[in-house]
Amino acid sequence: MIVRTRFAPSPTGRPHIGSIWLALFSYIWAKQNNGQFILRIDDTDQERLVAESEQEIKDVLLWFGINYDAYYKQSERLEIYHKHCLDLISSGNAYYCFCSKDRLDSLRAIQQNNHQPTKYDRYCLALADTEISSKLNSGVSKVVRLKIPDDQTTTVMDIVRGEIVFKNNLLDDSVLLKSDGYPTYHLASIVDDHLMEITHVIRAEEWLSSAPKHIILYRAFNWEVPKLAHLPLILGTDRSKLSKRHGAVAALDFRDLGYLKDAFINFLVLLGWNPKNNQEIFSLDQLIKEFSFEKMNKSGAIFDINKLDWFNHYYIQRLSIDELLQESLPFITKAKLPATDLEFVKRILTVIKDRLRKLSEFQSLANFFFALPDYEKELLPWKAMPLPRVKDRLQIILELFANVSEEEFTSQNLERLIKNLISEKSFEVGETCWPLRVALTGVKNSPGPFDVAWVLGKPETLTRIKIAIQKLS
RNA sequence: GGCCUUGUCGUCUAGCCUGGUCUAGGACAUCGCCCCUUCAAGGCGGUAACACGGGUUCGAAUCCCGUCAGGGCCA
Repeated sequence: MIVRTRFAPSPTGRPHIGSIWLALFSYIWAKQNNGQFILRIDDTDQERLVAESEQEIKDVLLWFGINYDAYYKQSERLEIYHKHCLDLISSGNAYYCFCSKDRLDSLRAIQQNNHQPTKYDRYCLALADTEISSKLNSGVSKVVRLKIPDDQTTTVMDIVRGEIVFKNNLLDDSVLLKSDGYPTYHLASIVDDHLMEITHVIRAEEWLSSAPKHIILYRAFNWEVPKLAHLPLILGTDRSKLSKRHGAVAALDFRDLGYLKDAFINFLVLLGWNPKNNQEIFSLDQLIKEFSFEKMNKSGAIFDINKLDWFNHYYIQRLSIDELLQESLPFITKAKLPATDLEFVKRILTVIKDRLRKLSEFQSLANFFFALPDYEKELLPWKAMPLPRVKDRLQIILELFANVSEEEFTSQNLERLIKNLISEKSFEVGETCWPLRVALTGVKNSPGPFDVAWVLGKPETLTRIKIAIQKLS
């Protein structure tokens, strides 16, 4: 039997980290078994529908390079759910319920007061057939409820958690079909998972408590129960389920912040899965080879952006300059920097690469290459160095650099030149290098002066030194 | 409140099944030092955890019981 997994997000907002994290494992498991991965849009909650949501779900998958073998949308399958719901009613596993919201509310209030479990009291289960058909004909608002069997217990077999036993008398007769004609998650996902031949349902732990109802549904239909894997939740720093109030949780935000997809995937997967050795760096392909549910953790992991940054820095360092350029281009465009000369940009990337943690940092790390900031002349001296001496040093360097040909204007050459100068004249290193660096960058922190000079090229380097000298005059 | 579930450094985790090799290993973060013209990067080193209480055992992070704490779902 071919393994089929599905990613079944509800398009109720921007797809977030926890959701895509689940998708990753579903995909990995399917691919490990040469199986199929299905995208299903679970859009049966019409009230919470967000229009752009579906496209963004696809965009995240696209970013990750995850292809899906089939695509479904639940709102286009309403008839299927209705038909199966009717089947359930005729087999006695489900029933119509016409109870008003008021009655349900007061029922709940009474139960709560008596410290009883709050669940539907099956009032409508006792309705006579004639009564049911007359209510049906009269068009009063109705739902369909699952009839939980009176068995003692229902056992959920979970791949990562083992056997979990639930007492049936504590289970509520959940609504299967809502009054607006849309199915609930319980009905729609069970019908679809069966019809789509899903072999492994990989979903979040929050569904664990409704798992027994799902098993009861499969049995009511006389269908085989797929393998269930309830994965732990991704947590915010306060250990509660990650949500919008924890800040940036939309998966695509991380793309836009300049995280590499490989770094992001690597980081994400290690939240909850671990190879049980010290290896931390994994490509998607390696993950597909090495993943196993036995190595899945049962407890929720806190999303720690520090570690993500570290992974991203690691992956950036391993990119060639050409690859880095390709990845950086969107961010350079967004920063509105006049980066028309790609060779120039590549030089910049060469010298700032090791301090790049996120691609979006290009802007703050590199803007002085494009335009010299207007800095105060007080920034030029090294420590308590007198201004005339600063000017003197820059003058000497200017003459020295002016004599270097354009093709010899490299970082190494310039460094050698300055180091020679320093030892010949017994200058202090700081008093020579710092003013040069400030003259070229105009900022407090930057790459070294020789790297910057090489990036800038001879004419611009000389120009900037002259500007500094002018400031000191 | 009921049901379910989880519990090793601040964080991600290894070890737990198959007790001793654990004075609990790795990584991120943090701190210190080195390098050094700045900031990074890099190198080296440090601080830091078995939730608690019983029990079983010669011996428990590992097995059993209880407690506590966190989380999820329903309300």
